Amino acid sequence: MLTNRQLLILQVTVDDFIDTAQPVGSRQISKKEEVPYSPATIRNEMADLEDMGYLEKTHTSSGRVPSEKGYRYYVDNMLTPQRISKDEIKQIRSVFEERMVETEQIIRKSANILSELTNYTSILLGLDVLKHRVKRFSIVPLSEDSAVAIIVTDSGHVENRVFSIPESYNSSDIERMVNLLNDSLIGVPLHEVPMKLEAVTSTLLKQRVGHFNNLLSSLNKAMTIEHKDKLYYGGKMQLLNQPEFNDLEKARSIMYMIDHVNQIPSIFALDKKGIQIRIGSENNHLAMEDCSVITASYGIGDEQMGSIAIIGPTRMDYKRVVSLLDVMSTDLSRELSRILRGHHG
Amino acid sequence: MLTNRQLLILQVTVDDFIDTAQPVGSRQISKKEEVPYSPATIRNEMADLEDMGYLEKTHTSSGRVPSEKGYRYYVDNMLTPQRISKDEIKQIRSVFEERMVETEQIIRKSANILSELTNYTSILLGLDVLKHRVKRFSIVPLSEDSAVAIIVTDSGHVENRVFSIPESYNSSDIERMVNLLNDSLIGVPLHEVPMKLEAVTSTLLKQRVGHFNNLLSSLNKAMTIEHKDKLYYGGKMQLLNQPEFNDLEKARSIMYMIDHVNQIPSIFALDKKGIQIRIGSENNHLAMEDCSVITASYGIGDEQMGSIAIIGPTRMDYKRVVSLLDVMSTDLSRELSRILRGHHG
DNA sequence: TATTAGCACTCTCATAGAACGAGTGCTAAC
DNA sequence: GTTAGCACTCGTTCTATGAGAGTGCTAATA
Repeated sequence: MLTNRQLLILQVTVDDFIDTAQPVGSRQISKKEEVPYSPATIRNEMADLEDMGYLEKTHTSSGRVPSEKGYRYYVDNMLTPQRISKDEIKQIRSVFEERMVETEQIIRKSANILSELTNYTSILLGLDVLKHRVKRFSIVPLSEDSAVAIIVTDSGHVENRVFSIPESYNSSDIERMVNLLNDSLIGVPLHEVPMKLEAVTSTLLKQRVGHFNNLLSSLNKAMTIEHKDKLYYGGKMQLLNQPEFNDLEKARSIMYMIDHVNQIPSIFALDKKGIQIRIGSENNHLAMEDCSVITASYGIGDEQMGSIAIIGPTRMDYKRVVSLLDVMSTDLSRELSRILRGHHG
Repeated sequence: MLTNRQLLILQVTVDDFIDTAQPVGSRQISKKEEVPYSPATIRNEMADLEDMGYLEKTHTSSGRVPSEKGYRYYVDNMLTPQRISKDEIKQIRSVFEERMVETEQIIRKSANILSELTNYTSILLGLDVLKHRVKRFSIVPLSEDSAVAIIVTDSGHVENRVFSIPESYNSSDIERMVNLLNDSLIGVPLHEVPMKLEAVTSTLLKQRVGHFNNLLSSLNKAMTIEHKDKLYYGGKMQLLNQPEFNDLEKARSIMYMIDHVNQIPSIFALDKKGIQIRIGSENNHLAMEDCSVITASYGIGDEQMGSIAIIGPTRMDYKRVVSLLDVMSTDLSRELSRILRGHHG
């Protein structure tokens, strides 16, 4: 258990390091108003904090730097939410003022604003398209042997696939199949579409209507909707401005990682609601050892629709980012609800 | 005019520098089999080549490095096409073997293979969607006041836009408008769609059918199709492996540039056919001063459909890249013709 | 007893100089 | 016309040195 004085010193140390990116020494802390102790006292306390694992030294006679455990403690116990200035709130809200209808645009712009306000890289995981429901299904023939299948969802999203038409089908066959499928598919969430197609096929078989078999299976093959999450980046290069990534090798692996976040399942913690913070190695990824990720999710009511991630150095300004994410995710949820309720209604 | 010996020495110098990335000295050249002269002779010739502006020194007592003029001369006069190995041709052709139907996939995969084979960054400018022609136009209502307009082109590409429906229109109005527009729009290239919509509006006005006015103008506003070229990247990070970009500042500006190539009009020289090489400052872009870009275009017959760019250091392996691009663009043209002819037919 | 001043010690970083090596330019010999 | 020889230049690497920042410990102090 930490004494009050240790708490104070830990907090001041972390704050200072977040601010300056330099190891902080006892003298420096002692100069602060809120700390009425001499450097010597502080040295003793810092030594204790180091023994307990909250602080680290980069070398024998450097100042101290927060350890992961230190950051974790700081984040868990010392995060007083920061006031977001009126101007900044205004900037966030500006996304919604134009009353854009396309959710994609809104999300894209949100990503940019977030990275501008934080100076870190932001990644927004778009609306989970797979949860949207089929509003209309149609097929447009392109040639003798190919056609494009189009699904419009209730959110206005359009999914389309080219597939090949087996011989022996003509356009009236296709038309009949579209009618058939439209009846069965409307209202079905995208991720259930392949299942539903299977179901239709087997029903037809039971009814001894084998006619559409080949056509359906070709369509089905094309229709499998892979879970390709749409990611929207803001300030991809921002991280390179952080002093901790001045090393070329590190910079490279960071950039590579950012371009492949979708392959790191742990980044977007979709399982939990609210704001989450993962510090350094908690990300379970080598290239992210010096990064922290703060995620928040947005959605309508209990239904989660997507999430926001801010990636910065472990030394990131947690207070500020958490507060900003709070505002942004709330606003985003509200606005998207407004738009989608419209469509659903 | 260069003597034969100067020609030889220039060529060997450029080749060697391309290979090693180190300034090349007279002794080093003299050691090569094809050069039967002593270092002293070579020194004299190199001094002359430097006077003429083909070579440069990085400092007084370094070896020589090709100047831009040197590269230009090399590229214009000494580019003996290089034989591409069977394995590599096989690798290029592998893109087409799976008989993929979606052109987008083909292009995406081509970009990756090119960057693998060259170790440079490749960017493919996709089929110019705007030239495709409307095959089918339809509108799917989403809610009381919004709908999504969908255009399917003859190539299987699907373009879609959400737009808002002014009050006082009901679904049968929309249906009628779709029928009306389908007649006028089919066969029209995408970039002429907005024009065509205007035309329809004014025709209707002349016929004193003002009924659809508002609806049409709302649709038209949404339908403006910006010329957003689709770019497909291969090996974005490859350039960072080149020793000339070991400097963080340079690396950063290169990466930034690559992410914003679409804002550099000169990169894709769509005006000319065949293979083009732009060296260093010929790119007219500060961040590209140390880069060369080799572009090739592909298309059906005389109609250009897109182009390929390879971005590497000025010290790039021109011979190899040119030969690879030659193979790739030919194959790509042929394959895309095959697919699109199918659709058009 | 808790705090603080003092001091020796450690480690990094920046700077300067020396040794080294690669390469040139010039001159004189072949 | 070509080449060997040699003085010279410049960048790189290594080492030494000193300044500066910060620590840990001990002894003095409130």
